Amino acid sequence: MFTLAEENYLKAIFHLEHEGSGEVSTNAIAESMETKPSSVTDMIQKLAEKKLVVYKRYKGTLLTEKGKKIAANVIRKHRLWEVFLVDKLNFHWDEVHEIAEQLEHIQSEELITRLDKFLGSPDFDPHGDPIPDKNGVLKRTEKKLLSQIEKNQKGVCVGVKESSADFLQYLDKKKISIGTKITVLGKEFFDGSMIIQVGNEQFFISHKIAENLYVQTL
Amino acid sequence: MFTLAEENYLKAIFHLEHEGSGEVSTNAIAESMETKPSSVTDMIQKLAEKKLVVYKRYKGTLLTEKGKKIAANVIRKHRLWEVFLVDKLNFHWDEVHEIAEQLEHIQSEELITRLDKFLGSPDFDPHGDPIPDKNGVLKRTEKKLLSQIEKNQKGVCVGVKESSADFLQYLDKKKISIGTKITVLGKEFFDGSMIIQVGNEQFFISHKIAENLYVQTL
DNA sequence: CTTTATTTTTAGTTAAGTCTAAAAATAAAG
DNA sequence: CTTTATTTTTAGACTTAACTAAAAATAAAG
Ligand SMILES: [Mn+2]
Ligand SMILES: [Mn+2]
Ligand SMILES: [Mn+2]
Ligand SMILES: [Mn+2]
Repeated sequence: MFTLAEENYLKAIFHLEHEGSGEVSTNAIAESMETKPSSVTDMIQKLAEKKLVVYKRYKGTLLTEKGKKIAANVIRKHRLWEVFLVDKLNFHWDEVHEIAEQLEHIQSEELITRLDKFLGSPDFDPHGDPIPDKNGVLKRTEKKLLSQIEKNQKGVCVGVKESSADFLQYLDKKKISIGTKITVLGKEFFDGSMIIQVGNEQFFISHKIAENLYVQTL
Repeated sequence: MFTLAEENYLKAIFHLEHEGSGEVSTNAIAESMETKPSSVTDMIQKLAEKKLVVYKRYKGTLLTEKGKKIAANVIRKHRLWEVFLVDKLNFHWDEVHEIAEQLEHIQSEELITRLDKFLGSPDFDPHGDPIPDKNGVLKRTEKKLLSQIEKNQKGVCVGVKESSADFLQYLDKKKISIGTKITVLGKEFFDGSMIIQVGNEQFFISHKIAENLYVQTL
């Protein structure tokens, strides 16, 4: 129905809409897709003709309901495949993103219906990201960035914002994964760095780490 | 490493080489891929430059060792995915080909290694076709077309030559699947049609059916 | 052998998706 | 406000993989 390129653009715009607020800029799309702004303009104009986005020259882009649905479905497929790779093929959570990036474009309703069932209809992917349902609806969950947690508060890790292999491997080294309890022992105002407790270990983390870890406060 | 189009051409040439003997003609490739001969010539010249085929103008095309290996690997992936779809997702054998046609192009050595293990390193796909090993080696098996079996001989169905949904659904209707025992009760010289016994049922089949069913004589 | 038919290749287009370079619009600074 | 900087779009070019139409080579028929 839609080309690989179109699906990737819709997905990128979907993610950017959820991060910022309001129209998504051409440069933001270009950066997130590692492509040039001129290429983005071309594609957006094509998507606008197909009524998948609303586009106003020099102002930015927003997905239409139709565009949102398609994007959410690609994300649904991506995350279901990630669950498959981790749960069934025993991949580690830092190895699955690139492969899912390809698998998300396989076209077959029936395949996804059956895959979902096979996996036990999971609600979250291996990185703690929610899996949209058949209709593209994303369950919104109560989660905060670890960086927003106050001193002496406790939280359980429910996801990661970044899911680069580097970051995930850092978390492994520190024995942090989905479900891990984290206590904030200290917080430095100057640079946002923290001292946290994980299990019996206490250690220092930078602001960059803290703002890429999602937790639910206890 | 190679584009989707390149992989599909290599696969088609691989299959055609195994059917006929000697060079594969441009028209044969075009027909099997539902494309135009001029497009085939273009692509073959590109594959020849990449040393994946040996091509002589007006004479035909043969895969090089490198080309064979790549083709066999695509076929390996295709057939492993078909096993996955049938064994794990409970698809029926007439529903999996189109989906595997997409999945065969997913690029990840590790994925296939793990998928193979997950499936128990199967030797055959749901249509009875052998799955090439990691090095592209195809286990050759003793099999004949049902049409080559003589009157009063018995065989067990080990595969299908065609695997179109229409043909597979016909076989279902007649209760024929991989492992089914078939006895040839009669054979008409004029049109190659047969009377066969399957289970307790005896019925007529045309030559077209008989020449698309592989059996091992008992 | 020649003529005719078939197969295959070449030449010239096209569409998707990308890029660079230049122009136009908007935003920021003075 | 005007000038400068940034963002965005347009124009033109390129690559891949298709196509049509025409030419060239090979095979088949007479
Ligand atoms: Mn993608
Ligand atoms: Mn994920
Ligand atoms: Mn294919
Ligand atoms: Mn098969």
